[in-house]
Amino acid sequence: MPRAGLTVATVVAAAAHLADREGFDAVTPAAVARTVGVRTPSLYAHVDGAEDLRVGVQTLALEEMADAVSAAVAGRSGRQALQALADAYRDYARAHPGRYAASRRPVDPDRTETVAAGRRHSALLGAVLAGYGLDGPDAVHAVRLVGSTVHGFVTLEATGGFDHSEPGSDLSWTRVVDALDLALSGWSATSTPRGPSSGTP
Amino acid sequence: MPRAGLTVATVVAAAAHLADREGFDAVTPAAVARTVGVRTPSLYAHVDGAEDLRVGVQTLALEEMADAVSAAVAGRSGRQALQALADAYRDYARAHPGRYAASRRPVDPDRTETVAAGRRHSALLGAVLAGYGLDGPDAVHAVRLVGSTVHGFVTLEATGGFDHSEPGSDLSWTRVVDALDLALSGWSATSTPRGPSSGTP
DNA sequence: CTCAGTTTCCTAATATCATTAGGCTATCAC
DNA sequence: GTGATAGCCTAATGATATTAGGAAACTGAG
Repeated sequence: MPRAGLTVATVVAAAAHLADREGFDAVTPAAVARTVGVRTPSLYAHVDGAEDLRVGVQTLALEEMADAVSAAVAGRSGRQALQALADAYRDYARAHPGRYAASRRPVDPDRTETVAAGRRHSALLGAVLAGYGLDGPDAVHAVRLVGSTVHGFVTLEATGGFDHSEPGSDLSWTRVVDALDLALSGWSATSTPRGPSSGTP
Repeated sequence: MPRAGLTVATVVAAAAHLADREGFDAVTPAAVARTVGVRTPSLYAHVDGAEDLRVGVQTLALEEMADAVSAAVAGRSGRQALQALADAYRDYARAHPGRYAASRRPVDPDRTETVAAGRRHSALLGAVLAGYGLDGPDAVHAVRLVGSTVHGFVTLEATGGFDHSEPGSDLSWTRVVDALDLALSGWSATSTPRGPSSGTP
């Protein structure tokens, strides 16, 4: 009997495709085994079980997204960088809805690979915000604002939260990024309110 | 053998408690049956199956949240109303993480009850935004911005996205609501850019 | 080329779940 | 009381996750 020639990467890739095609909840050992043409128990030579399979897809998605975002923001700064970053996330979610859903799960702190991939995202966002002159605690708040808004919008859009009503979500998206740009531009003004004559004590 | 005296409401309430205690994924017919002291097939007299059970929790959560938000924004307007609305969502998510997770699922358009509960939220948010002088397409964009940001933040916070690093998320939360208030206050300025002399054509 | 070792894949077995079918009985309308 | 209804049960089916153990395909040393 010829071997299927599976590897961890093959299996996780198959799981990722399945997630995009039928939803992340469809990623089960049985379903993945079917798509790669193997009996369910055979998967356990490559993956540790259902949870491990899902974490694999999550990690793959986080790494692919980090790559995409990294390429998108390269050579840009300020508003251009923000737009590129936000678009990269949105584009990825639309191209790979199942993987994107996987990336939104809580990160298991014991999975160093997943944690590392997650950190890449914070770092990328932090770098973009540095272009707005933000650092220190302000930067942390700003990272949370942008992360919440971008992922909140993308998730809502992906799960059909904006039913095909007018106006289209493309328009809303530019308005949302506009609003973020505005908030970031005026950030220090709102954080350290000081009158015209009262400098830092 | 005495009867357990279950009703649809009892079963869904038990499922909701279970969701908050062990996570929404733990809401299964078998697990709920255990908590109410009944054999699994007996649940099918009250609910239609696993999916129906989950939709029940989702609908309950949407209704409870709409009640909470409605009470919170009553008698307030503008920034006060926005803060009250956002806090109501955040407080609910922290008090009932499993139910909140349930509320974030895509709404099945065939479930009229769930759809109706969902509409209450849009309506509440729309009413708050009316206090900022927003209506028409602008209001739709603004609803999407606020919805994305609030739910994005609350979800990230609930799923441990902001690991216990400094500064605390409470601080970030006020900054986020600040940013939203700012964006909404200046909304029409960014949407309909017109010079001092150029009126609507 | 041969052969031992490792790895991949298999079948078999166990436990849990969701779901349906059919029977018994508590409870309620009369 | 007496039916009728509805709530609960056991039994049965089919699917899943997971473990155990065996056989065959690759690998590399001699």
